[in-house]
Amino acid sequence: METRTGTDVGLDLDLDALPLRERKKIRTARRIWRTAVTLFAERGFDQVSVAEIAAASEVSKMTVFNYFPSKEDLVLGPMEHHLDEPARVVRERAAGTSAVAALREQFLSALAVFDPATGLSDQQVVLDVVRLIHRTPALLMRTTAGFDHQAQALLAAELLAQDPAHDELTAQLAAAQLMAARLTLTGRNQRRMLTGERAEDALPAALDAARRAFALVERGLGDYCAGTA
Amino acid sequence: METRTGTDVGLDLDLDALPLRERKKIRTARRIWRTAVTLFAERGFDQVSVAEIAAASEVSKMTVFNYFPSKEDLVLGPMEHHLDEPARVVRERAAGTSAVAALREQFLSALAVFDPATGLSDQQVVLDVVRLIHRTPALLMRTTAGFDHQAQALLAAELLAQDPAHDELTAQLAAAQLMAARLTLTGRNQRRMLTGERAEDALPAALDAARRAFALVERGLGDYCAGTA
DNA sequence: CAGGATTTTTATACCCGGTCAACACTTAAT
DNA sequence: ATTAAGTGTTGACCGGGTATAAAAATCCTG
Repeated sequence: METRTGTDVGLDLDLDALPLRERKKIRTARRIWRTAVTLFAERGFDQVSVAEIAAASEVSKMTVFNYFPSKEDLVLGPMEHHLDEPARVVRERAAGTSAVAALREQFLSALAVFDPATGLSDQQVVLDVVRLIHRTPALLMRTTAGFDHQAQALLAAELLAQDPAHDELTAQLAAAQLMAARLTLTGRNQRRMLTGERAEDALPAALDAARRAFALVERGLGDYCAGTA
Repeated sequence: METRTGTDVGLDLDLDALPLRERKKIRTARRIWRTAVTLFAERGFDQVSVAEIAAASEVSKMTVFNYFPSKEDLVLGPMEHHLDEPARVVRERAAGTSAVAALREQFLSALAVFDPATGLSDQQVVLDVVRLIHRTPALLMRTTAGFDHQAQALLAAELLAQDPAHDELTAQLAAAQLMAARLTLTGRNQRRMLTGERAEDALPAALDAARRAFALVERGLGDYCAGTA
């Protein structure tokens, strides 16, 4: 998931102190992205052609593909900057802190500030993008698989590098479980936001869920579901 | 992952006791599938066009799409039959058995018989398909995301149905972690098979890895990676 | 400010996956 | 034999994506 700001197309720095040529590029990129997201939100991802976006952006089709490698990147592009976040959190954690604790604390902090990457954001643009993703199978697939999976690979590499025992299997499993927990949590938060609930109202439950999730990863499933049911 | 037999195109039953017309359909389906996989294995997924497959199969392009909804399904189609396996295993487990134990035992059994779904199979056709999937990002993504994720959803639903406490979060998390473990294991096995190792030789290590993986899910990560490294 | 060098944009044509609609063929039943 | 149904075929078409080369905008230098 990891849906981020959504307003940053390549750059958050809109400094006008640039070679004048860069400014135009940034502006057109933003214009294209904005028209695309608007059109998508109005009529759905598959119901809007790239040619249409190009026309509405007063730009040729080629230019669109010049800025965004594919149609999907018009929606998902901005998110891909945060791929290495989990790995970075683990790398930069305080000494003596476990991997689980580091990621838990980071996630809880992110929740507290309604970071879109947690799914707990009711900003209009973010909501539009999230709704779009959940409504479009191709996008949903690419966020979970292509994206979350890459992050998992990075995390596994980081864990392996730090694991004194150099146990690859454990590193991969740990990464998989931690990312799975994150993904589950963000997914739940996003779905909740899509129902129209305000982020602040959902915060307590989200915090609780996050704590429980990481606790589960930490202590395991045990004999879950072994009841004589 | 969950790569299955690979030889079953829609039907494993090649009974000739069918309405004579069905036989032709099955035969052409198999022919198309076989030519496709062969061509893919020779030159790569993206380097073979559907038109080419159609020509080589002595069939029109439309006919190919008639049998297989998309080009990707030419490779992945046969696997989609086993989506509900994890959910079924949990549903049909012996009373008093935990979800983890049920899935662990099933996986270990599947390993012992070199079930392709475990990744531990060195059958030629299976290897071809697996190699193809790992070499083609689009295919890899769809197997992990589209496929494994659906299985996870089914498993979560099953767990929720059986969880006396009706705790949705726990069910989702448990499903996510169990599927993540499975996916990690099958991925490792597949990669190992791709190196040319014989399945029988890799069996002991695979069994050990599986036991450790499920044990980790059962007992949690604890303070993993908390060493003062 | 002129003008060439560089970069960006555009137009065009094309490939491929996938869909649609009309037609032709085979086959089974009447 | 005729019809009706189901398939396969054909050909046109759409949309995403790429390649190429021309045109336009920008930048740098004199």
